[in-house]
Amino acid sequence: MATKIDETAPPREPLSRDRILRTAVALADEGGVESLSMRKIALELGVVPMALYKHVSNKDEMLDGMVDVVVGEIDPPLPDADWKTTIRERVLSARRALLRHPWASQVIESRTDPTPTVIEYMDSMIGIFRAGGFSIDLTHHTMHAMGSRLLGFSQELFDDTPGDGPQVQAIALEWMADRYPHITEMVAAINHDDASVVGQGCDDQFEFEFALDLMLGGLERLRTTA
Amino acid sequence: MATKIDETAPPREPLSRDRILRTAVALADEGGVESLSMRKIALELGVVPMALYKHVSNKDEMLDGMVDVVVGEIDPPLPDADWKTTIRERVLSARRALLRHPWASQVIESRTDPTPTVIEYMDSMIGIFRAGGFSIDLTHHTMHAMGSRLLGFSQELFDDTPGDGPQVQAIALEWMADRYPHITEMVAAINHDDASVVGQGCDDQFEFEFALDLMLGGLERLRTTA
DNA sequence: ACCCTAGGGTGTACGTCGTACACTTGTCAA
DNA sequence: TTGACAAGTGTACGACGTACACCCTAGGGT
Repeated sequence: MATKIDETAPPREPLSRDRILRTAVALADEGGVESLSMRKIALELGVVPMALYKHVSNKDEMLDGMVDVVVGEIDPPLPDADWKTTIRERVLSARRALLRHPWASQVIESRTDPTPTVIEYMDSMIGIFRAGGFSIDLTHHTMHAMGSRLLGFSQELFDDTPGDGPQVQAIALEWMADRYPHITEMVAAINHDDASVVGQGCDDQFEFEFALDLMLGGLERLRTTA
Repeated sequence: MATKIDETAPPREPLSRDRILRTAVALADEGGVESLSMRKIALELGVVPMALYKHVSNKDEMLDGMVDVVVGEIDPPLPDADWKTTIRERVLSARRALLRHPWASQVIESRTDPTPTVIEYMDSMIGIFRAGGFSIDLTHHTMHAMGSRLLGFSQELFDDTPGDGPQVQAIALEWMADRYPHITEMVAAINHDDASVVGQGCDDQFEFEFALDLMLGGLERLRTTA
């Protein structure tokens, strides 16, 4: 009797590292990393904060786990394709994963050393280049050159999509035009280009692929000449 | 008499936004951003934490100011040079600034919107491309493609320099060799290449310039064909 | 000579964070 | 039955960013 479970109470499925990571990822997806805390994760799981530490050694290790979840969503390499399309498709898949979890790029960049999952991903990418006929040295340089783009990073420095309403923008434009003439010219051209009524800025997907193909094209030339 | 300053006491030069930013940068240089706090900056300045808020509205705005300090260290563009070497030298100058302040790349990436200083830098870079004969569209794509590399980012995904002692490394190598065969092969090649006795990894400067020139070369081709 | 004002520095206090540490509880093997 | 081990709890501490009320002093108008 003493050990009998109260069947009316919800069973409250047990904690696990996996369940913690999944809810952490979900919370970050909707609220951003900067507002993610151990206490909120615990609250979401209906548990006291310290309970998490039975499954995760600290917050840093939890962030590592969250990165692993995202990297785990990247598709495996296509079989039977040349190196260029294999890399291309994989990187685009990585980018899709990163767009699903906008906090991830920042977290990945903040990690000090990579998890085994990330290392394995890199190893797999190196293998694709090698199988495609890249020398060891060229492969090495390639890994450095592509850097975090291999994980789908867009790493923009600035955001050209105009965010404010048209009237605010009009006032700002006139003020900006002489201070930043080149930027002004460029965003004007971008907004003029697209066919939609309200200029919503540039096509991020196109820009990402442009950069990716610029690198892949350059690498292809190096590979054949060397 | 009552208004006379006690000349024996140290004058304690007054606080200013600039002085705060400079000590913040210095503290970050030696201790990293993650250990930088308002309280420590105040302590360093011999002042109570809240005093900072008379010159800086909050920590985020202070990080913006620190970024501006770093970006302000980038050399102005060379006069009388073609676009390619102008961009190249400027990016390498940016990289030198970033190497001087290793925390900066992470902070720059964490900012939500750029400061006027950063915007002005980007405007200047756009101007160089335009003057070099790039169409507006190609310039736009270029800015996206080069992304944070324009600010000297190396943005490595992984660090191939072996950090542990040789015996630890030897044990790890054997264990790694079948789990990550391609990485193992690559770091072996890197360590074999360099002439020094103890393999200290690859030449980061070379790798950065390789990536930079890969992009610039690809862009040059696009510019002339388009 | 007086006061007034405004800006710069202070002191205290609040809410939030990560997490150490000691505890209870629930489960199963022997 | 016991006893050990894993899982979850409760309390507590120190660090953080910063709101708010305060003081102190220099300078200017009267």
